[in-house]
Amino acid sequence: MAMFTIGKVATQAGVGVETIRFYEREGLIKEPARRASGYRQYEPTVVDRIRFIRHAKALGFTLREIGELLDLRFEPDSRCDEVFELAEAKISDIDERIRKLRKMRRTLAGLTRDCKRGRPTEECPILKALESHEGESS
Amino acid sequence: MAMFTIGKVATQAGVGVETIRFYEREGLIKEPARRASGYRQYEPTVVDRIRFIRHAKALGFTLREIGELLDLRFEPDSRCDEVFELAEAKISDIDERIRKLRKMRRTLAGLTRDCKRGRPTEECPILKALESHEGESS
DNA sequence: CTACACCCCGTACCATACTACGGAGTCAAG
DNA sequence: CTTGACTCCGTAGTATGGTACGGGGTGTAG
Repeated sequence: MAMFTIGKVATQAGVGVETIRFYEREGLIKEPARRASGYRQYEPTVVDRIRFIRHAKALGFTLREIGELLDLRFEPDSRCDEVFELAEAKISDIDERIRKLRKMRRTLAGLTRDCKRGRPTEECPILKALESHEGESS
Repeated sequence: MAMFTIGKVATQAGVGVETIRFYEREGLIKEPARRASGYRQYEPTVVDRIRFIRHAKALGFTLREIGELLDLRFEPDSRCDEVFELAEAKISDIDERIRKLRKMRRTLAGLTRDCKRGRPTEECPILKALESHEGESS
């Protein structure tokens, strides 16, 4: 089987060499075999593993969660259930973030509607709102 | 004028003492007068300033942006314009984040729809999708 | 006058996900 | 056999927004 150096893997997977070492330290990639010189020798499948990480990251999973997903992936008699739950939880998580952002957006949009440009800042409704107790919820 | 110690200000404003020192280091609060002992002596208005920071944070502004907002607030002949622009930019920013989250949500929801619980993970469509090149965009 | 709460300062630490650096050793092409 | 690209390692730095710690001085109520 053709083996890859860390640099080749990095290029193939579209990440930096340092990122791979980082993932290794974080336990997302298992420690590879080494040559006599100490150089890491990767099986080609590690490229897919890193791409998996990239895709999961794009879907909003944290590295910790991705670690769980990867564990699940090769655990012999595990079922889809846990993966499904992780995905559902992530959806709720995303929904929550969207809700928060929408609330911010509404407040902000309301403020800009009230704001007539060209006013001195002492009368700026945006600044005024920030000073008072509107939207009291962090 | 009644002066406050840092602890009083913290209580009034609803933040920790360390947070106030942090904001001072970051330039969001100007260095207060000191007693002979070195104790910080705050004017009561600083409480409003900190509340302003809290409100702006709740609207999604970063501390850097809040710094700009605060500068604008007391600049004598500045107009609403810059505040307005900052608010508009923040709205675009929020919209962008919402768009990204919605895209993630859609992809994830599609995957969970395909997923029948109870399957072995080797056949899990969620895991499969993560392995392949779907949603190729970080 | 003695507790005890409060304050001082600098620094380190938390989480997240990398990125950079420096000095040394290695590999492969020419 | 040289040269240049690549790799090794540990550590430190980036950005964000704080939080915690430790050893010391201060302020005030009883």
